[in-house]
Amino acid sequence: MTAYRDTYVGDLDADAAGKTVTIAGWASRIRDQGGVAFVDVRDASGLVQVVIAPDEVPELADVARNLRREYCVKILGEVRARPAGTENLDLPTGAIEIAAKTVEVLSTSQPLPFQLDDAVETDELVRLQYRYLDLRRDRMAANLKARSRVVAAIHHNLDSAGFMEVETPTLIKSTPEGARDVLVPSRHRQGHFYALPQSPQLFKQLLMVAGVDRYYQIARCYRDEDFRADRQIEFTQLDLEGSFWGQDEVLATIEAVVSDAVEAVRSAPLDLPLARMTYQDAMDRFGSDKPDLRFGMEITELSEVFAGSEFKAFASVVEGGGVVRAINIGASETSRSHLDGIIDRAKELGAKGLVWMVIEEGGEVRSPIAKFLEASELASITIAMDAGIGDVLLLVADESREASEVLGQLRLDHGRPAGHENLSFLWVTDFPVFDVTPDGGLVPAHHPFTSPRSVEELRESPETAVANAYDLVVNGVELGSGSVRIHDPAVQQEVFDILGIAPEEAHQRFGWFLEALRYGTPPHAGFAFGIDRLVSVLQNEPNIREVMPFPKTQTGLDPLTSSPSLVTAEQLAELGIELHPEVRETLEAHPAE
RNA sequence: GGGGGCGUGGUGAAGCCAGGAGUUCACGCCGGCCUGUCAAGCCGGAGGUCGCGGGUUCAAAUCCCGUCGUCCCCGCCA
Repeated sequence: MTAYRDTYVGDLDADAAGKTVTIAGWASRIRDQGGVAFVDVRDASGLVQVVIAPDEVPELADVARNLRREYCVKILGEVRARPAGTENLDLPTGAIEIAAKTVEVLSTSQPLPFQLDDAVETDELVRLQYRYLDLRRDRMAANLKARSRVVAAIHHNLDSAGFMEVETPTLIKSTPEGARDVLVPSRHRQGHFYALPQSPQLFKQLLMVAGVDRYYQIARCYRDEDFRADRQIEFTQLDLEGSFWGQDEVLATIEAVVSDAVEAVRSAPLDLPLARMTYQDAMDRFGSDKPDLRFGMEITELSEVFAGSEFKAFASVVEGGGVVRAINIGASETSRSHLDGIIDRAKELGAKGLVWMVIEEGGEVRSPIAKFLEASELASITIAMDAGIGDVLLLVADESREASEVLGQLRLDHGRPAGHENLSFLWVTDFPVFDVTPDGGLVPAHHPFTSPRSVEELRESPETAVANAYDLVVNGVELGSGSVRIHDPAVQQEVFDILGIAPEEAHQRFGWFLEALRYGTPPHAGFAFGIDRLVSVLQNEPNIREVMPFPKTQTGLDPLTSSPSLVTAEQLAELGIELHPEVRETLEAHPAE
């Protein structure tokens, strides 16, 4: 095939016996028996055992002694069946071995900073510092491969379905809405800044105006918010939009794409169509707009039981328009300290308090508030909660939204399966236009180009108005969201107005976009989902860094290249930028950082 | 912005609560032995400013304060 090899080791099996091959790869492990020696050679396709036998090839006598792990080698030899009894069933190529005739070291390796096998976990900072070595490990190589397959499946599906891939700019206009922008200073226009896109949202809508009809892009996106296991400053989305479309077309398209992507990694497609649930239903039953449906533990309404009870703390909440709700987390630890820990967690989540109940042997209810409740009230609770002996119930009294969200999180704390062996996809539909803040204020739940189900509804009762917006969820992970867009400039203007964006302000920020809508904009709708999140779930990884080749740490550092870094005074001067004195002082105090 | 975990030879961990000589274990590394191993085995060896700074103490990896880094979570993420 090339001057370096004619065979990938992963292609070798019993049928290859007798062939003379040339392979190239890395010496993964060397087992020197004093005479005969075995070298596991790894290439991108797999691993094969090479035998170095001095009694057969005398000139190789010292070769094994001078080999070290991760030396890059080229080996010519004959494939042969392993002697009976020495086959390795754990290895795909374990039926055969390569008897080396020549061994050429293409490149030596220093001792590694960490081991590439899974014998010991390695600190992630060290892994990232030597990411090029980390990526040689089976786990990471498999993740890269899975990611490539997912992306290939997406391209194949959408290309076949008539979508056009269009690139949009990555140096764009900053808009203050949403996440913090990553800014890039302009040299030609000092004091002016580009932003890196949080998503290609407005450009893809312009493409609809442009008549592209069906657009998609595997797009890099940037959001300068704090890092999490599922969030990095830069990440990748499948971005997609179609003209003369509504929600049904978007969902069907995304379902087909995701199913193909899943099949590419998990070998089986999804059962379509995927389950759907309204936002209201998800919040009421699971206390989350991204419920994990792999387990039950649904939220139960107990307001009626407490409305007239002697436990005044709860009764008064109900009287004041609040609710009492609970989950049954099943048989679990019932020690006082553990239950107190749950109370602390509930407070961290914003609950005013939490009451636990334990169903004891014999059906007695142990709880700090048991003495305030009638036997009939306790019975109502255990029946409503379907509580059996040993079960632990967690009760929260609060405003409806707060109570549900706290219980939703506690539900995850106590019920969520580890990992992602099974996949439970779900559409959440009918999102509200606004989120209501604790003090009663309204903040847009989506970008302001999302079409409301009805403009009249939006105008008359904005707090309950429903948007044509939908999210895709898998195992409690929000993969992405989309909506039917506004295509009528008059509606767009009105929505800006209701969202509290003044006409002049809207014109200043989005005038160019409103102008575009005035030229025969087709009805359109779309979606975007995170490739990193999807692949991390499919690969059963705990965070998206494991499926990104070169991710950053929680403080935005790339330990491999040490970016971000200082730049020269000249570079700053060209941009008309000067560091703030406080920043300079800090830098002088810590010159190494 | 806040809460929590972690930081000990190249890697991973134990030691810390209850202060007493850089102690231990596994892997790796170097050398020797070994002709069918496959996480090879056996023998020997090297390798550490216990993240950094300060404090308490006769004495600090261990206790206290600060700081840096990292991971998880809350906030934030239209």
